[in-house]
Amino acid sequence: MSERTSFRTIRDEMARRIAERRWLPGTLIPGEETLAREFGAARATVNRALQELARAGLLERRRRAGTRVALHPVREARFVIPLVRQEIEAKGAVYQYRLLSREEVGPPEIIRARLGLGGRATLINVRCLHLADRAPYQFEDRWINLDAVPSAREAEFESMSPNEWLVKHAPFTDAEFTFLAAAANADEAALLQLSEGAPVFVGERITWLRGQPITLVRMVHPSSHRMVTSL
Amino acid sequence: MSERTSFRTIRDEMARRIAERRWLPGTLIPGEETLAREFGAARATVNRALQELARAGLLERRRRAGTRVALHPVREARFVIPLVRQEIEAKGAVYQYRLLSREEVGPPEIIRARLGLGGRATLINVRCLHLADRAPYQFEDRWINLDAVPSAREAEFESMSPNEWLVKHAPFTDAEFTFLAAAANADEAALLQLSEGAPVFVGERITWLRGQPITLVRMVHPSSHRMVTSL
DNA sequence: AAGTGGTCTAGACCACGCG
DNA sequence: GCGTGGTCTAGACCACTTG
Repeated sequence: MSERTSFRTIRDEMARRIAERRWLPGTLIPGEETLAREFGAARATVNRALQELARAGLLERRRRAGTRVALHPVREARFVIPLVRQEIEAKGAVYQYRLLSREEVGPPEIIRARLGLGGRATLINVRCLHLADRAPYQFEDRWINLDAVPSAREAEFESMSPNEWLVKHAPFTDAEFTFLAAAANADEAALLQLSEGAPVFVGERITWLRGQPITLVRMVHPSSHRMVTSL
Repeated sequence: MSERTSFRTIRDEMARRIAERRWLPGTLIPGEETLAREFGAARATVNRALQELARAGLLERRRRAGTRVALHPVREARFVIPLVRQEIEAKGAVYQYRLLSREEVGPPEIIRARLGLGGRATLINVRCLHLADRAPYQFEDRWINLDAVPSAREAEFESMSPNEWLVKHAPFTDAEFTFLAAAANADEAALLQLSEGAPVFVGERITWLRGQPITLVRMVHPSSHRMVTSL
């Protein structure tokens, strides 16, 4: 209501100038000081607006060089990564969890390499299934680094999924996500009630606690799965 | 070097307290005023650190109620969405573009519905291929709303891809992305040199200019494609 | 060397939402 | 109502780059 000069107002006005091509791609826009005077706001306020637009990819800013309208709006998309359980319950479906196997094994070469672990590392492999309204929703194949999370040796994962257990017991500081399409192998096909070779949507996540790898998880969905965002 | 009290320092210290479980999930943490005194910083500085952690999903903040450590770190991932050309050139590969077809057609029901358009809307359909080092990289199937971008009627798209043309001529304010896995149809399989039914990674994007739909594009990649982010 | 963005401070007022 | 976060201001100094 009060329409006080807000960083939102300023941000949106500048976005409009870019959208309406009053500020053309590649050109320099006025400096913060000038804009602050124009909008009748403090420089810090203008700065906040400019920073948001820069993070959105609409502007490129460099010290001394000034701020210019991005030539190619390399925009970013933000995806929310919830727990499977929440994802399913948010759809209004009934969530179920089924443990398939839990083994303490010597690390396969590929997994070791992905996690950057030496040969003596011990890992737990947990395979499980998440269901929505009794239909298979996600097959989870997870590796947990026992050196990083020794208490995982005592966890059974029979009623609580490794995902939720880890949230409670093993904090992380860094994560990397990968998304890809693949063909279901025999195992995955059977579990997800697909035919072998059917396309599946795969998400992989590795998490670290200050450089030490915690867990690697592969999450396999039927191809009906969609990951949506709006910017 | 100078290790002045920076919002980064404060942010990282607070992230550490959460990771090390000195601040437990679900509990209230001290107020901004208190933290500012503790860190010897201004409240605005602490505020910025707290806001970043909240946006990352580690904290939940509510007026009057205070700030608490999130129970379920519903974290978000940010993906950069570049132009295909940039994506390919960033890999050090040679980019090539090939126009397959360009038709002004009455809108198919499905496309109209996706864009929320009435029956009289006219669209251009452009199909093209993006290659990296002479190998098919992405098949693009695009619909452009001529009511929103009338000048597209004159565009040939023979040497410039619709993507780049639109960047230059049709600004947008909103976008929605969807990612999914699918089986290649005969068309896609032939173009991407895959066998029919092979899994493909599909990205779809719709863009609007202040509510008016501009374009809908379907981008199909071979299953070797990976979309990676780190948080 | 100088100009531009990056950040910090101290103080202030506002707005939301719990009690 | 009132305490907490949300934002704004005015001023200052710093850091990075480019000419």
